[in-house]
Amino acid sequence: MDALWSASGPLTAREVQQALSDRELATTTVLTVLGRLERKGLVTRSKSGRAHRYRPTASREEHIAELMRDVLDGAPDRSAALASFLGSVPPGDRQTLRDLLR
Amino acid sequence: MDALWSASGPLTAREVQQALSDRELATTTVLTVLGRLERKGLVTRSKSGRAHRYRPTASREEHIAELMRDVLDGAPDRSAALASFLGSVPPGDRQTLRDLLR
DNA sequence: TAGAACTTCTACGTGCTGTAGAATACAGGC
DNA sequence: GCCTGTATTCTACAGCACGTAGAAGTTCTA
Repeated sequence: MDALWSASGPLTAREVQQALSDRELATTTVLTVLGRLERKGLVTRSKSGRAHRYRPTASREEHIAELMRDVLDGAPDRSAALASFLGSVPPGDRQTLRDLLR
Repeated sequence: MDALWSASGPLTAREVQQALSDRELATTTVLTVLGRLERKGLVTRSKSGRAHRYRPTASREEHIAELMRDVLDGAPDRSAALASFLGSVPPGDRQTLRDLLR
C-alpha cells in the first residue's frame, strides 16, 4: 500500500516490485499480496495491455480515517470516546480540528 | 474485556467465566485469555485471597481513544487524515467535537 | 490432611500474513 | 506458426495470534 500510495498513478506488479526493490521480493509475492489487497477492497485493478495496473481505492488519509471510524464504531459511548481521544492527542491536532469544524 | 468493562469492579477469573456463561468456556480458557490480556497491558491483576482479581487498565472509551490515536499516528499528513475523519463521521459526532473543543 | 479452588504450563486447530515455486496464458519476433 | 519472455493464477509452507482446553502443580480451608 505504501508503494501504491507514494506513486503518482496506478502501478503494475512489476513497478510495485521495483518500488520495494530493497526487499528483493519475487514477482509472484507481489502479485499474491496485491490479489489479497484487492480481495479486501483496498485496491482495484484494471487491465492495461498485457499487465494489470493497481490503484488504491482510497488515499492513505481516507484509509486512516476509515480505520479510525471503524474503531470509534466499537464504542458504546461515542461522546466519551471522542472526549478521551481529544485528550490523548497533541494540542496541534485539537487546533486542526477546531479549524476544520469552523 | 467486555465482561471486565461491564462490571462495576475487578473480577476474578471465575466471575468473568460466569459473565460469559453463554459461551460455556472452561475456567482455564478464561485464565489463558486473561493472562494474554495482561501480557499485552490491557488488564492488571492483584492477588485477592486465593484468587486474582483482574481490572482493565483503561476504560473502554480510553482504550478506543488510544486505538484511534495509534491509527492516526500512521498518517504522514495528520491534518488531512483528521479532515477525512471528520467528513466520514455522522454530523452528531462533529457537533460533539465542536462542543468538546470549546 | 484431603478436597476444592485457583494457577501455570503445554498443546492443538484455525485463520491471516509473508513468502515464493509450478503451472498456465498470452503477445510479439523470427 | 512457433518460441520466448512477461504476466497471472494456483498452490504451498512457515510463523504468529487467537480461541480453546487438558494436565499438573499450588494453596486455602474445613
